[in-house]
Amino acid sequence: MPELPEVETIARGVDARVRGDRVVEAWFSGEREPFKTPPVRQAQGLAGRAFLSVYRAGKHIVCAMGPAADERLRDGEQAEAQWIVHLGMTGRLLVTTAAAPAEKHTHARLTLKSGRELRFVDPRRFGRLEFRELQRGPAFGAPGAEPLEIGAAAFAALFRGRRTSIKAALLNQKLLAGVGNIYADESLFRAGIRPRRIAGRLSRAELEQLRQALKKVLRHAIRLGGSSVNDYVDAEGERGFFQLQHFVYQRAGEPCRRCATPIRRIVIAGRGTHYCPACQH
DNA sequence: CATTTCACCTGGTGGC
DNA sequence: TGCCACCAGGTGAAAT
Repeated sequence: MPELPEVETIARGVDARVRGDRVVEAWFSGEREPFKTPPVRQAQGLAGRAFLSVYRAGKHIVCAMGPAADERLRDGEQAEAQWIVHLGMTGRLLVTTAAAPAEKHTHARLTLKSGRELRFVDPRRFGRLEFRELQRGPAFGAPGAEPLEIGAAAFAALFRGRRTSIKAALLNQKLLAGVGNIYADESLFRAGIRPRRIAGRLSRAELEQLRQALKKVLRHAIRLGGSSVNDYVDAEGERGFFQLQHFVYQRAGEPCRRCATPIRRIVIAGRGTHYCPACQH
């Protein structure tokens, strides 16, 4: 479900609601998935800790957790641990009241001192939950570059010599972190590049067009609260509006918004891929 | 190493 | 209404 704009929206919403709050108790379902760290260790590690901040890294949501003992939080407190949430395709991270009935497929419930609850719900269980103690190991870092921060030269270097399609390369999280199927298709349309083009054969000018298009699309989508294609909602349960701005994604057969040519759907890297045969070359 | 394919899951949709 | 095939925004392991 969620790509960079949706994850960013959720992370901001959760941050606004839980920053400075403290975990009273953490409950995890007994299911084998979606735990990257055994649920017992997550529950023990989280108990008593305060949220220093919540932010996005690639498609991951990182909760920076403070010490468990101190009652008072100081500004600029160093994180001692991280709770890392990946939403997979159908994951949702919700802030509710403790009394709100838990919906089906709730895998984690963090009851907070304020009386709120932070819940992780994921029907397909493609999401992952991980807990890291920073004294015992490295902090989490997304593998690829942030598309909103990368410069022209570094962006071009990512694709140099690649023999795979530009669409597949955009989806590769080790290159760029946070781009998924929707925003790969939408940015390729806006850059006028066909998704099957070989990444390593794009000109420097085309790559720069793509970088700019990607930034524009991602920023615009963040402003609109992400794309609600199926069931995506933010931390408050609100839908996003960027789906109304899609030029190609899930518009197969419909007329291109620029030239009225029917949008085509093909499969690349096993993913539905949408483009305009007239506008993209 | 780079690239491709497939399995992992549940739920919604559209055809019959 | 019911049944079934098919599709879905992601990833990582296995195969090539």
